[in-house]
Amino acid sequence: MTDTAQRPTLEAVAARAGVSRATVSRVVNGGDGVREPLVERVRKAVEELGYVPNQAARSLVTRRHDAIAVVVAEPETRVFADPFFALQLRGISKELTAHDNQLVLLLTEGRDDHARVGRYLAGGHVDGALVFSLHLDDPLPGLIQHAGVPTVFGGRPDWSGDRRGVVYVDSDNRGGARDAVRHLVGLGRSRIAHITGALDQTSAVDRLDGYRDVMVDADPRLIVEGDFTPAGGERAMRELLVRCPDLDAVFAANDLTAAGALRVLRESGRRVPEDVAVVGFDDMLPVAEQTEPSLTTVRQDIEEMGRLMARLLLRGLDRHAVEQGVGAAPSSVVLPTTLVRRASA
Amino acid sequence: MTDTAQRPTLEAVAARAGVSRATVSRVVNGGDGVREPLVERVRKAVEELGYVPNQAARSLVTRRHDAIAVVVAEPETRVFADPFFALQLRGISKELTAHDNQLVLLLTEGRDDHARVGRYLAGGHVDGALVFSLHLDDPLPGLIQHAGVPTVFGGRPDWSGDRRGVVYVDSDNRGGARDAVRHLVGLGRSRIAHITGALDQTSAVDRLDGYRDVMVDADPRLIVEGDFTPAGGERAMRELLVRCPDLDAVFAANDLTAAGALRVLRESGRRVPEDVAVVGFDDMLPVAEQTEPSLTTVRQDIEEMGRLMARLLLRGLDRHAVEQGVGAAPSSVVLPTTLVRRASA
DNA sequence: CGGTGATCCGAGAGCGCTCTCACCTCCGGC
DNA sequence: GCCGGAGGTGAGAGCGCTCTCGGATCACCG
Repeated sequence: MTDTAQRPTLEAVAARAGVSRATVSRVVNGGDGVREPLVERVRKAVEELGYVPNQAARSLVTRRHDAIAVVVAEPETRVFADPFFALQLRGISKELTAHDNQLVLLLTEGRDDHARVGRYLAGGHVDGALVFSLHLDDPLPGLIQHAGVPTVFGGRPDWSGDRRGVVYVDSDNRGGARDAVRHLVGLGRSRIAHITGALDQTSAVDRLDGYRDVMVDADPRLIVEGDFTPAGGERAMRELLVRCPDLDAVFAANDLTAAGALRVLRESGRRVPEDVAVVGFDDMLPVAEQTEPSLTTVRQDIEEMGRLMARLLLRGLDRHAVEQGVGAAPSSVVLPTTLVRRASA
Repeated sequence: MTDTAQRPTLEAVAARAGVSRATVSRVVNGGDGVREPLVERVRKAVEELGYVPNQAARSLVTRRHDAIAVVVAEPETRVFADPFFALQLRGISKELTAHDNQLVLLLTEGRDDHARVGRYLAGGHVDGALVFSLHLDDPLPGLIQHAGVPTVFGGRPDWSGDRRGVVYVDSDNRGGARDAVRHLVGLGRSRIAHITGALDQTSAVDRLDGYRDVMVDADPRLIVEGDFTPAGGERAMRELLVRCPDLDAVFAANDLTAAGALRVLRESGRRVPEDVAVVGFDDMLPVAEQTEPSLTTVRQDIEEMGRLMARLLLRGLDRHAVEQGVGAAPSSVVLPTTLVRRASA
């Protein structure tokens, strides 16, 4: 824990190279319009002094920070129990570093944190924000709109406010759900149940809609609300077995739910997939591959989602910088999903 | 994606309140030494104009950023397959926001990224760094020492360089491993095998040492190298069954490894825990609770580790600011582990 | 050989803030 | 009633950088 010695400034480099500050600045920022011998001299001086630009001073005048906030609004600990979030973060990180941007992470716990985040974003510390807010009635999107920070959402936000300019990246939850259920139908199943996710999240709602698209007039008793957790899956599965003992398939809203359901099915003596076929969602590897039997599920490319979010945001910022309204504003993207067949269906 | 209007400056607030910039600055930074009526006037002006201090300008003069870098150096994707990292991050985040610090996340992929991180840290963009570098021969600790940024490590770094002032927070891997193996001994097991983690990480080495502490002259064939993954666990378990068919217990270096081992044991017809007792490490919930049977394992308080890292760093920075050498430098902390008994042993 | 661009470089003005220092109160003590 | 001091406030310098703009330099053409 030692301090760095006084760091060299532009001035110092300029002195050493025998040029003006302006010239050093030009070289440091790309070197356009400076003749080769001078460029060389400056580079050498920079090297020798170990000069690193002071970002604060630079931001002060350019009003850019080359930093993006990633806001993860998850009151539940759920995000932390699965690699979903980490993978997305990784995609984001890759894309941001490729464009020399820093990643400022804001995790919020509970409602009171929202104000803090809003203040931070409004404070102009970052050039833009990537926000994960998958809950209905989340105040965050509103706060952000108010803060006036360019933003891309992860997952379709539920939002009653002004929808103009709202950009998001999402998986095709509805389509994926349809594929899952159609697969079960294709296996000859007809009493197909659905354990939903937490219905305060758009992804859960969309997956339910996808299920309904295929099971047009499904027995309503075949639908039970879960909460994306294994425990919820167990509870829901138990209820289903009571309600509809004749069911022959289950589409669970995610893999953790499916894992819980599988356990209850096993306890009840049903064979999977012979008696009851099971399909999950997410393809959360450590879970989907570990279940008994291994889980047929719907895969989404999570890392790509993250990367895409970052790309969209940065592109938007560029456009922003060049001139407002040049070219089309970036628009939302919905990524396709694929069914991964394993043993459970 | 709209721009904020021109943001108000200190100057503007000062004008509105009819005071000088200096006074506004004083009020904004705590208001000491300013008389009440003035404080009130300034507060009102701040409110009305929606003034938010420009962090860049402030940093430029104070040389503080109120930002901490979190460096996650993990060439493998392993970190992302478990909630370990996310939990730690959460602990860190809580502690940092409690002290009004931002969290800048730096994820590195592969060796080339190290230079980038080193440059960033040396660039004085952050006040300190929290670094996860659990690999032997990692160049990162050296780079960081060189960058001269106050740093706390997550997990004991393996480091041949100057150890002075190296602060880390770690779990008691060795002690936890001892507890696990002792537990197995207590169950009357004597042919206790160990599937190690990736031995290029200090945690794996420490856990192996703990195993050896108890199994003083263990049959060397009972130790097989794994890599912290389920696949590695399967492979190692298969080998163990060939080498030592008489084994009656397995201590796996982590829960994922244990999950793989469990599967192979089941395939081979061994009953767990009757024939072979199994203990894992980490208490990675979605894994440990989902296995068949549920896993007895060693729990570490991961979130607390994160929080502690942040606290140690911030404390160090304070001391730094006040005056070098006042009070004891923060020193490393090793957190205790606890054995969680479930069904597998 | 003078004129005319084009090109390259430097001087200097800020960006918005903090912080030192001088000044200006206003109080109490002699 | 005057003076010393404490406490409150403002003026102004400066943090390290970018960027505009004017001046110097050079090539090239008529």
